[in-house]
Amino acid sequence: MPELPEVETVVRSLRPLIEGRRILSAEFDGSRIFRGSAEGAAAELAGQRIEHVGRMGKFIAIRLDRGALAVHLGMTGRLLFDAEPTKWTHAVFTLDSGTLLYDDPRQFGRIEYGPELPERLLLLGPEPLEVTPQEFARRLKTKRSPVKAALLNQSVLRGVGNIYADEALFRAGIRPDALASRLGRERVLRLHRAVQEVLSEAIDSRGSSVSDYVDAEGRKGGFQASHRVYRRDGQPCTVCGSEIRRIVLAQRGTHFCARCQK
DNA sequence: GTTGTTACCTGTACGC
DNA sequence: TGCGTACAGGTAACAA
Repeated sequence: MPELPEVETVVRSLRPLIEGRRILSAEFDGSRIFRGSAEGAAAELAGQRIEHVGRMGKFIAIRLDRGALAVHLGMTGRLLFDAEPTKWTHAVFTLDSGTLLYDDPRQFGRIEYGPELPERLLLLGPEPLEVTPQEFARRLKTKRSPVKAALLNQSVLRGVGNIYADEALFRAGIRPDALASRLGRERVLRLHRAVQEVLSEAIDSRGSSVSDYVDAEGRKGGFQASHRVYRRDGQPCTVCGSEIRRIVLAQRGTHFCARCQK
């Protein structure tokens, strides 16, 4: 499931392959992946040059010379360069050199096209790797929800998903069901540091391949081997040896060590 | 205004 | 072997 480190890895692998290329044609199937008029978008996309490939939280932001594409990989979305189409290929961008495919079995992903990036992307919270401890603390202070729900809330912080929320809370020694607004200053600072650490390490490992995530060239990530709590329920805690527990919080499987996390 | 819940999706794992 | 069922979870829409 692509979160910030996985999307960042896709963007980094995509950038040298497609930046500067021109879109010759774009085709979309009739699935729910594409928002808006696929035919209109395909007509407008033809002939445009790809100026820049960037990331906003979990969104891939592709700036063109006369418009912008926003791609969200959802749970199982893949942007693949020069790959063979599958029965789950929902979009094909033929470039002047190479082909870009969008594959997505579960169809939780989205592709949007417009003259600018969608406005709601601009309303997302700050980038976790750039947010200051003060701003992070201010945002958590206003949330009367469990801290894990606050971390998953993209208007609080953009890019953290289920894996890295669990891993960051473990590193910070904070229970996922602790109330965000009640966290003391020291704990908030620890969490801020933990979020940045775990995301940076995951980017260095090219993301986590838990189910089927791969980058634009089909390569898996390696950070799943470094998970300390995520999907390790029943196994011993790497720090204290007690059993990692699993609960459901914010409708998500949530993994933590009851002894290390208070 | 804020928080919580549900629908959308299908491949995979598991039990019988 | 084959079938049914639970589970995975990001976002949007809706309910409380």
